[in-house]
Amino acid sequence: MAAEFSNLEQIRIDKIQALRDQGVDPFPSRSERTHTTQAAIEAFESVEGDETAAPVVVTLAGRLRSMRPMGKITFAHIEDGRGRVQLFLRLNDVGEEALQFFSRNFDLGDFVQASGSMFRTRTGEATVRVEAFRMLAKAVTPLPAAKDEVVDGEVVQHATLSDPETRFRQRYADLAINAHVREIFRKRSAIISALRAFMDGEGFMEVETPILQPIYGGAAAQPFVTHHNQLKQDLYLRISFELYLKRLLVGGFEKVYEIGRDFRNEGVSFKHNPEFTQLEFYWAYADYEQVMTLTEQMLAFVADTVLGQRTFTFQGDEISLEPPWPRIELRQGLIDSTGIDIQEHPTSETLAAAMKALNVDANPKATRGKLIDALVSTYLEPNFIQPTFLYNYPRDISPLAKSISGDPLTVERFEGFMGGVELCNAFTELNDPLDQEARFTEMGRDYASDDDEHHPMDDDYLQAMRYGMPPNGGFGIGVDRLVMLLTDNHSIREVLLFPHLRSKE
RNA sequence: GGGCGCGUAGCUCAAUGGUAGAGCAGUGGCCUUUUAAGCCAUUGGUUGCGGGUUCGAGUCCCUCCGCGCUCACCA
Repeated sequence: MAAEFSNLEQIRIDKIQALRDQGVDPFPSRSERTHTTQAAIEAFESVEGDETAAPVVVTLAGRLRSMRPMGKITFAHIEDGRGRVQLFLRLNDVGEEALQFFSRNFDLGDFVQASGSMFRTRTGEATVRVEAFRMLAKAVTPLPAAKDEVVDGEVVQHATLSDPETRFRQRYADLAINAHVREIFRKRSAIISALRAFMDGEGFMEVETPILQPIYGGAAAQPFVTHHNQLKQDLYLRISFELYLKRLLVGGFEKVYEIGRDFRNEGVSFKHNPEFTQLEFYWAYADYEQVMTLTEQMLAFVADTVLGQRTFTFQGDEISLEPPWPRIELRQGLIDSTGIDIQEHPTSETLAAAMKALNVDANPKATRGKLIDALVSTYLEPNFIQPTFLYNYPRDISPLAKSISGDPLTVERFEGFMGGVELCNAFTELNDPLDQEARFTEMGRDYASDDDEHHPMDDDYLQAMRYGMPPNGGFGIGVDRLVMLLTDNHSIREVLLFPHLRSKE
């Protein structure tokens, strides 16, 4: 299908033809770049003032981001991956014909190459006195940017693409224009590298487990369903890595982790995307208290590596990742915040009544665990601005966690919170195959049969466990949420390169 | 899925129910150290799609599409 061009695009298409008519390839295959913009400025400044030094001759390549033609001279800026440099084209240097060629055929957004020696202008900006230039790639569509200027080395944008729909649908344009958006994703990459470096440094082995699974599990969420044609079999996109990673502990690996994508067929919101990135690890012979300590070390390491410090600002709050984090028992936390002692309410009926007395909406059909979770979400989670562990969770919402001995209602599980949102989830893993089977059955009873969130029975997982699984601690963290926190973004869409949007007709 | 809001030129935004506009970008000029350069002139619109009310709709009403905020949901 042929594209329909706007008149702005048609003008540039015409320029492409004009270049070809003059024997100029508007999309040549190679560039002769010798320096990045940053390297050129550094090379120039290192010899600046030394009268005996040879001129710093460079060939730069990048996108044209500003042009100021002034008759017989033209100023312009090109931008590359890490910076920008001013170009100075003067009739005396390049000749009248070339100067006119530049102003007639080159547009903002084009990729160009420019060669010359570095100097400093009267206004003090390190600049290339251009002797030769050429087109590297013509841009047909103008970048959706208004003008910007450089003040004290900082790019100031006076008006830029801000419509969120266009920014996300055409993320390439958003990135091309908005340097601060590029910075978010550099930081995201650095965070993931740091997580990996930390896990590797702790002796964990990175593994890859199936994304297409015949039985989904490890979390309570609706899956995406797909189909294998030749096998005539429905498959699910994984909703967590948990059950496969723990099978590996049965196999004899003692420390495993995976960083990858989970898929959940549920609501999209500022903190939910249908596919999102998780880090999970499983650690043989450890319990949830050791996992808490490792969590603190992990996040301190990431902060040290990525931010160079352990404090950062999130939505106006100064947050410190300095260990240790406060550890609050869930039961005590709720007593302090609501006066309700969940230990006095072993069933959902009396708990719901107690919540009604507090004027809290309590779904009468909810399980005890779900009611407690609602209390946590309302009374505790929003107040956990500084990193905080909440531990000892209700059993019925934790079918893969090990019970606390002597307390049939509670399991060894914790969640980590920060900035008022849940960040990670971990427990001492249930490794008793008989108990596990009972839990799966229990889930089927506690949740209505039409509840899509019940855990499907995974016989192969039980088989694995029957061979013997060492005691272990497991952990999962939402990487996107961590990136949101460390880059101070309220919306998950800001930290996903291509967030999910509904298709346009 | 519910509620509220939004959708106008390439971008950012105006326009009591009464001739669809501005700045920037673009185009044509002038200008040899500019920094959102400046000056002169100028092009550019199916006002998200479709329907309705009205003498007349960007504006009021309805369906649909998309986006945002929010609630529900998401252990």
